[in-house]
Amino acid sequence: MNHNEIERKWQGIWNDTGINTFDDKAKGDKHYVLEMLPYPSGAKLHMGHWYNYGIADSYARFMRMNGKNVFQPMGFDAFGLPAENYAIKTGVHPKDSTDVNIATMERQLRDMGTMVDWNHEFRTCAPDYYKWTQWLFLQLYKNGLAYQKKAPVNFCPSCQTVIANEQVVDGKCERCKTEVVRKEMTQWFFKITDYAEKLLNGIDALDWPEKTKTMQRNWIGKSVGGEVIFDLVKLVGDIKSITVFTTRADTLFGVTYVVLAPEHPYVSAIVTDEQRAAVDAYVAQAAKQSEIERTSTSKDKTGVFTGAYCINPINGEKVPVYVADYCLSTYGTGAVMGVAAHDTRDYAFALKNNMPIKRVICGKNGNDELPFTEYGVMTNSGEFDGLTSDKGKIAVLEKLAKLGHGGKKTNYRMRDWSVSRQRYWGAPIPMIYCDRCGAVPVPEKDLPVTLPYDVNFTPDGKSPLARCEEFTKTVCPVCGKPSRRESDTLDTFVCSSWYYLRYPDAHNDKAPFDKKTVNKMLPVDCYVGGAEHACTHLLYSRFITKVLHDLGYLDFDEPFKRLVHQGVILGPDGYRMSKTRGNVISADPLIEKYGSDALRLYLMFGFDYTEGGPWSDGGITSCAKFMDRIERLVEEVKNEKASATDGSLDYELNYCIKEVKKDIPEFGFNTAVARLMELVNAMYKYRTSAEYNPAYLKHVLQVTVKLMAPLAPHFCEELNQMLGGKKSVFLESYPICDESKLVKSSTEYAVQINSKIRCKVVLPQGLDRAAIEKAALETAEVKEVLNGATPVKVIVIPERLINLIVN
RNA sequence: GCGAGCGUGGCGAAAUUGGCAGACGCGCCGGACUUAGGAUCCGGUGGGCAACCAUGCAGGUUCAAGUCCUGUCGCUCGCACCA
Repeated sequence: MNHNEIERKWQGIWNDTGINTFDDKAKGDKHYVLEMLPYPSGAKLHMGHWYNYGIADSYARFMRMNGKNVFQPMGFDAFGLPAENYAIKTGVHPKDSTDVNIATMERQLRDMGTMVDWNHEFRTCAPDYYKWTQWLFLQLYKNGLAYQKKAPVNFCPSCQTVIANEQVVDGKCERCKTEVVRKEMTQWFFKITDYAEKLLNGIDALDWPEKTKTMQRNWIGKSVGGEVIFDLVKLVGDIKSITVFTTRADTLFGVTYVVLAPEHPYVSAIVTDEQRAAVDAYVAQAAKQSEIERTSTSKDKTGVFTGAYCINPINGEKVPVYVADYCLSTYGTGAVMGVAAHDTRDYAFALKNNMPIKRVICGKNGNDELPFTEYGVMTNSGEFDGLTSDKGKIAVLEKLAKLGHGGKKTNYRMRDWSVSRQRYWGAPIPMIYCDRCGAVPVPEKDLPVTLPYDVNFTPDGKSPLARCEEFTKTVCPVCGKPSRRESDTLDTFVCSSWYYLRYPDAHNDKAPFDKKTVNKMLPVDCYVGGAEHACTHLLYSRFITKVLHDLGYLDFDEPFKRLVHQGVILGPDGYRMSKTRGNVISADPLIEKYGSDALRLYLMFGFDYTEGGPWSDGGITSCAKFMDRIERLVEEVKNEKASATDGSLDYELNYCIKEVKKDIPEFGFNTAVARLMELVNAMYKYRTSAEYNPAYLKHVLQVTVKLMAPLAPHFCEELNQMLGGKKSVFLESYPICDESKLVKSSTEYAVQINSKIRCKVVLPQGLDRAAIEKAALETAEVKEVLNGATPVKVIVIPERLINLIVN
């Protein structure tokens, strides 16, 4: 069989007959299968794409044959930096290179033979898509969830743009690995922090990998504690007090100082004249430090006294106020209380600055090593002595609330999502700046704000659009006076935060989606993609879905019911495939040689889907061989008249059906293929047996081909036709296991003596424990191994094993 | 540092959730058919001559442990001054 030929043949037939066109009126419950949409990079599809799209497609085809009305769309995440950087290097406009890349990738995706319904395709860089991305921005703006502020942001000097917290990895830009610097800039933010609690609470009910759920929980970083207000001894203007956040109010009596972050707005105000020079120098030095230096835990705990003092509200003690960079301006109130005895950082800082260390918590078993950071019992804490940390921290906060000096408070580690990018190749932010009216949103009727084609996009830290007069010059929609457009573009994660809503109704030009349609088609039933998006795309999408739900657009508030992460296919050397390492395995030559079905089959068979692993050349040949073995059997019996009468293989066949049907929905493709191989091996054995009946083998093959169709779609279509199938195998329903064929008359038991296997005995199936024991003890085999001994205890596991305990 | 996960033949991996460890495949060995075989088909294949020994290592629970518990080593990933 020439695989390339039959693959083209069946793709043509599927295309001509429209078999993969989604029909929402078709029978069966809708089942929305989605893979993370590809970014059209210059290169062709790589092994990771095949692993993601090929195998998820087999899942989709399986669901279809099992009666679901499957919707599997595909599109392109087409805005973004790589295309723009490529343009800067080569002079090819991002739109042009993107168009070319999409054409190539789309052709390859079609060659893969997926059941994607291309009628719903879109690209996020097209005005008819980003019009609605801009619409989404306006909805957030109108509801107070998009706002502008001047704030320190992460700036990547290489990409020449701001990036979000989620896109900073180890202090470096996740894309280009350049060290990120902090920069004060006026930026647009989405108020994802407003949804911290909802995002956290929603996690529990999701059918997602636990690890990913944990990552999101940690990212949100909920921390329940309280605030404590320390009055300043000397008032400075209207600054009366410093508020700190703590999770350990039970240690409040142990406070020996208070710390402000170097960026805290009070620092320059409260500092005394004697200390000003030292403090200014310290603050200036802290500002110069990179994110990496700044957040290194092993770093010395440095800091400077401000000269100011404040009062501990719980005991009236006067404590000094320091400025130290181990206190982060971006978390809590940007100020902390220093409890040297019960916090490792405070302990180190106190030692360095010769400050008193006051123990106020006792360990339960006399542990008196400091710092003691565990929970214990309060001591040296006045009326609170004897309370456990648990109860004490609440009691202290309640007291503070009565005193008007604090109370309970919950903080989240997550920050707002910065969405402004000073780059060209993105969706323009639909805002207008007017000298009289301020920031004014573009009226929805004027959308899209079209990205101009002719722009000099060489990066210089400012948005390239700012240099484009024809773009920026406009009139204020409110007062009609000349005004200026926002020249930043949106983070591409905004484009991909809502795309799954667009597919069902992808060409709607009246709305981003039809409300009735999305509510019927979503949430996505099974979402397949890499684990690297745990705290970016997957979190943003949940946020946007919840916002649109709260605004009344959606009935559901979680986008992805079930999530599966594929593993990573490594090079044969066990390392990640990379050009520099020279270990890249390209899919194209393999497909030319073995066909796309063989590649798919190997990707299924050779790996645990969620684990991935190193590529092996031998693996794909074994799958090609397996396919040849089936084909030879089909050739041998194709002209017979199929007959189900013989029955020799009924057990093997039905066992295979049962296992494959169990494995595929769990993405257990490796074992599903193994079961099919066992069945084929059994057919070969049957073929050489005395009772070989080709007509019966044909019947078994007809079922097998259906069973395997989702895994090797073109190949099985062809075989199905050879075996007399008149219509596409995907219009057939999936084989059903006949449980009655799995009943065997007897079971082979392993017989253990003192837990060691000594012999095997065959007994009738379905006996109860007592009968099994009795029957086993009467067999010659057991009598022999017992050698006259009498068991003092007998353990029987029905249909498995018998353990005889003798002294 | 904290958290999670993983560690099984020469290799990729299975193991009905505490019940015959190594399914299935690669590789290797042997046989058949062949002028030939890197095609195909059939058989064998954890180690050890054996009793037995084997799931990173050391203990424990159990009639029974790859699976549960404790400790330990190694690898991977995530978080990392979050008060």
